[in-house]
Amino acid sequence: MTTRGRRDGRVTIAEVAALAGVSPGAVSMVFNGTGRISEATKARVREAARTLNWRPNAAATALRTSRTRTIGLVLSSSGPLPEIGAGNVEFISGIESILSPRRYGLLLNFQLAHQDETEFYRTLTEQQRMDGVILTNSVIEDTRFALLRELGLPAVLVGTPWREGEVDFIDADPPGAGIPEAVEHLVALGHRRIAYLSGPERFVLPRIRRQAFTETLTAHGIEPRAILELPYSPQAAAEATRALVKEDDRPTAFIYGTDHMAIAGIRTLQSMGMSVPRDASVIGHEGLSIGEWIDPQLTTVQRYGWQRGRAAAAKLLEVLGEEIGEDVPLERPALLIRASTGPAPAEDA
Amino acid sequence: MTTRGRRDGRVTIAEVAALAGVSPGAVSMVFNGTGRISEATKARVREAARTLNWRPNAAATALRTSRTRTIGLVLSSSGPLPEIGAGNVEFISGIESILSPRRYGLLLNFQLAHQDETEFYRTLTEQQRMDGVILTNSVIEDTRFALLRELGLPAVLVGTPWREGEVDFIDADPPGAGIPEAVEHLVALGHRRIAYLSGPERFVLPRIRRQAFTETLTAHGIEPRAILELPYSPQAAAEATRALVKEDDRPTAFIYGTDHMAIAGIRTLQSMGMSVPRDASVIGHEGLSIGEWIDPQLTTVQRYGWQRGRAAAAKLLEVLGEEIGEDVPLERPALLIRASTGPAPAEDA
DNA sequence: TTGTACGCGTTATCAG
DNA sequence: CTGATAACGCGTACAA
Repeated sequence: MTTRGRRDGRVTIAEVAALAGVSPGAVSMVFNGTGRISEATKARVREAARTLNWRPNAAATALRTSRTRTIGLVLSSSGPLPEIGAGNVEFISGIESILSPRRYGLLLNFQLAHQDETEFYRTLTEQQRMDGVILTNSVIEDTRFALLRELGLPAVLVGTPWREGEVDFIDADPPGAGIPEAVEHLVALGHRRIAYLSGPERFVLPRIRRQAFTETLTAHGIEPRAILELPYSPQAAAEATRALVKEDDRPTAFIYGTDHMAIAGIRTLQSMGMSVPRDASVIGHEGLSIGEWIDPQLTTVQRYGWQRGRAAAAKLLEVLGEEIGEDVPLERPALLIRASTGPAPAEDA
Repeated sequence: MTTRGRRDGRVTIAEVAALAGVSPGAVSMVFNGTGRISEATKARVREAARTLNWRPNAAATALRTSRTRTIGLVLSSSGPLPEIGAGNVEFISGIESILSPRRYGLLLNFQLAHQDETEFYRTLTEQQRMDGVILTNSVIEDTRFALLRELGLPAVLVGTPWREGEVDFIDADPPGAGIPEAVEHLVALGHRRIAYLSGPERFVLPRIRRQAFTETLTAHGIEPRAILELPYSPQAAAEATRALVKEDDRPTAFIYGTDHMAIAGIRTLQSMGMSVPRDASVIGHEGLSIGEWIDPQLTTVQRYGWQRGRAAAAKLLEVLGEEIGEDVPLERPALLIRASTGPAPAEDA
């Protein structure tokens, strides 16, 4: 209803200093815990600040210190519009759980498909709106790490870099964790025709998982029934599933790249007259809570999105020289066996 | 891997000016489209800026102009930890779709349950990290609007204010839209015992919807079978549903406050041996795409989260004096009839 | 503890 | 019409 003009009667450090009867510098020291100020003076300064409702102007502080107390989260969209995946909800909440108590802000940044990457990161850096960034969705031949190093913008990658040593990162240990367990689980249940439907292999993650999938299966002397690179969407998962089921030696088990894809897969199987897990088993990847509420409950690889967010934020703050003073564990992704997996159908035993 | 020190060889406007052979002021004018600068000079300045990879330092600009080109989104958590609802995913994406092309940033702010509200908003204001905020989750007797007006921080509420005239807002028109349609739909299907399970009535939204629910039902001479105030969680919805089903005259239809609650409701009904929609109908609220992929597909009130985000962001930018130059429509919430609703069970006809 | 220079663009005033 | 000059926004940090 009103737009804010300049200054607007906003209180400055000088007024606080005047009220407390000290210099502006002293007020600054009190608020930053620097310098040596007597307790009595500190008390007067705090009182004055409270009276005037003063807090340091973030822009002035940033300008002077080159520190914004803001970190950026870079989310990449596959299309021209910003989009957040369902799995990012817990992730972002986790990040905030670390930042918020330390009075750091989180700035969202979408790298859209059509945008020039170099330009994008240069702008992030030069504008100096953030002290560092959390990167997601690493791709093969990712050039961002070298670029950010050159630009001097601290970064932490969530996930596996395509090549080590270029960037700080946090990740599952080992990167493909969860997939071998999923495969073992299915094999133990008697499955031999297992399909793997995941995201585009220009991303590092689907590729690593696919390798883990293949290796584990091969160790059992089993060939992958199918390996499909799909967009991360329920639609794509549904279509691919449908196509697979129509083939002669249809898979008896399906592993998907995300929970939403898996849910769409279940639905597709059911709509084709199959029962899950009686006629086919399904495993997702993420561990979203919604998986508990579908029928059958989704067996999935729990990725601990909340913990991942916390670990990423903590790592970045560490890189920025901040003391965390708290253990921020990231559990190994684990297979969460619910009800969408079961023995392979009899005719396949 | 390296923390950023001060200045760090960062380019300043002065260097660009020097390279272009003009004054810093001229560079500023070129970049802001102010002042009168010849085309030739403009070209030289741009070229120099490109060569040096210079972009205006956001802190310096903010300090000088009191404009940060950042807006804040305030999300409130019911607990001590930050949490984002699934419905916010599309909402945030929508906000970004407006901000991002206009080079505005989005800063996330979580108002946690234990935090002092006044302190929280005072800090937002005084730190001057953002030009305005988008507020969500309005409550009865909401004191935030008056506070923000007093503080001079522009705000736009998403949803219905508990009292008009205190704050700019965007909302469904009318606020309860979708609920009457849902009720009509159920009544037409022969349902007479309809339960309404929504969020806490300290929030304005569940209350408005409950009123719409009751009124529409009453117009048909029907009493609400049950009206329950629950936390916005699948667990709470599941428990409440279970309890209702165990009662003598169990409801034949259930309307939930969110899609996730409705999905949990469906699951609960099914786990109790009931078939949806044969034995009971279920309606959600939000319109999440996941609703298409459960069995039965969820009938729900489509809230157009994406559009809501866009409308909120556009409204706030307008308040801030920005030209939008684009129509940002917000459709009326509509009942999206899928498969979780059907005729009332025979014994109730 | 204080004085003061400084970080970096913006804008009002002034000159050509 | 084109552009330079210089004050200014506000907190921080170093020398005094």
